[in-house]
Amino acid sequence: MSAKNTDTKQEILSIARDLMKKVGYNAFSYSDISKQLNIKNAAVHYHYPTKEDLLADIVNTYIDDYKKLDEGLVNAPLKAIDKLGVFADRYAQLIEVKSICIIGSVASDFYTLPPAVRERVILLTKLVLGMVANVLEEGKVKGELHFIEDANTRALLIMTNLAAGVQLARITGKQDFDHIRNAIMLQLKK
Amino acid sequence: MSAKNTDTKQEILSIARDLMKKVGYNAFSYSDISKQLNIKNAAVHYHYPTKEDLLADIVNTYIDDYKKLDEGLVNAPLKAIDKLGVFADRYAQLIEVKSICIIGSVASDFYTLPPAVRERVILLTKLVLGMVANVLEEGKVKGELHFIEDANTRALLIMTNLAAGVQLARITGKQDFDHIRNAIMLQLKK
DNA sequence: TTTTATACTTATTAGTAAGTAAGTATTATA
DNA sequence: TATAATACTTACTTACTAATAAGTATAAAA
Repeated sequence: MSAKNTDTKQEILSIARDLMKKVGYNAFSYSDISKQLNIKNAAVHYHYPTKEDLLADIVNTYIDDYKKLDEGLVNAPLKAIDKLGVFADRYAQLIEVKSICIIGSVASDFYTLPPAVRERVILLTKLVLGMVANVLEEGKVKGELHFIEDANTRALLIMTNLAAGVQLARITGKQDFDHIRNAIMLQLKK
Repeated sequence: MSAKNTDTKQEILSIARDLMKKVGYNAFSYSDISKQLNIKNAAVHYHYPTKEDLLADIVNTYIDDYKKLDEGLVNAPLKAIDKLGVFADRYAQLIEVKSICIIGSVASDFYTLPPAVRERVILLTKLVLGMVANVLEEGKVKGELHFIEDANTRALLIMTNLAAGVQLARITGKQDFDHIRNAIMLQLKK
């Protein structure tokens, strides 16, 4: 059983994930990470030879995170509206730490990203949209949620409300996000 | 009457506006601009001493643009739904040129922007939200549009749908934006 | 106990960023 | 016609970027 020290790599990843959501791919550097960890620049390159390697790992961890969230929600003893509440809460929490969602972050920088990473971003985005659509469809079938569009379209509407909602909150304040969140929930109940 | 040559300055501004929407503030440089115009780097600095000066002018031109659009829409002999159509079309056109809206662009980079510019961004954003809210309110009063939320909240929902819609279109394709656009319009008519 | 892998540091490189100082050609003005 | 403003270019500086090569300390494996 190897006692390999993966702490530093995990911390690099964690800091990089935060920076991605706070300032975006083109606005952070390896030295931003190394300074926070009191290590040298080259130590970051030891764990992630190139910035593309780091970005790929960041996106992959979000794919893992959302797969876990998806599984968690499928099995959770919650009504559809509350599952959406869990999802919306994740966005609300982003605002507290001055962040936007990862999909909004990579979308803004999309054409400056390495093509290999773009493919993973597409996968991540479809995963999240699919997850929301599944919850919506489930809620509609059970008569818990009410909307006229098909579930995929409604998922697009909700995703864009939340993603741009946290972006807008940076500019006009958190209460605008709260209004958006409340409106989404109210529409689905009526 | 001075025949001052302002062509270069206008072209710099135009290219910079495009770059802002295509790659964002932190992903373009003065050399990206100077190369497109076949001038030297320092010539760009002649017209805009610092990148902050350039950014401020970019944001200010968008404020002007939206003020003009607002005035145009107020006086236009159009139904509220068609005024919103004009607004939504502007977003659809962004996708054709691989761009996102300026508000989404600056929101992503918000905490890396000079504070003075942030204030202008706040103004720009409130201007656009107010414009949409006015059209919505007018349509509601005239019985042309139907929605339960107050006009400001509905404006937030529509703005976020469109802003994140063009971002999402980069990742999953334009048809997702079209679905969003159609859904927004359908909701307001029913 | 020697060897090897791990996890770094030190030191450096090549490239690019924003920004500036000084010079030049052209045009407008006095 | 001399002067001054405009719109640049040339040449440069400072700072930062990602990335790499070579060295070092530590710990695990043979």
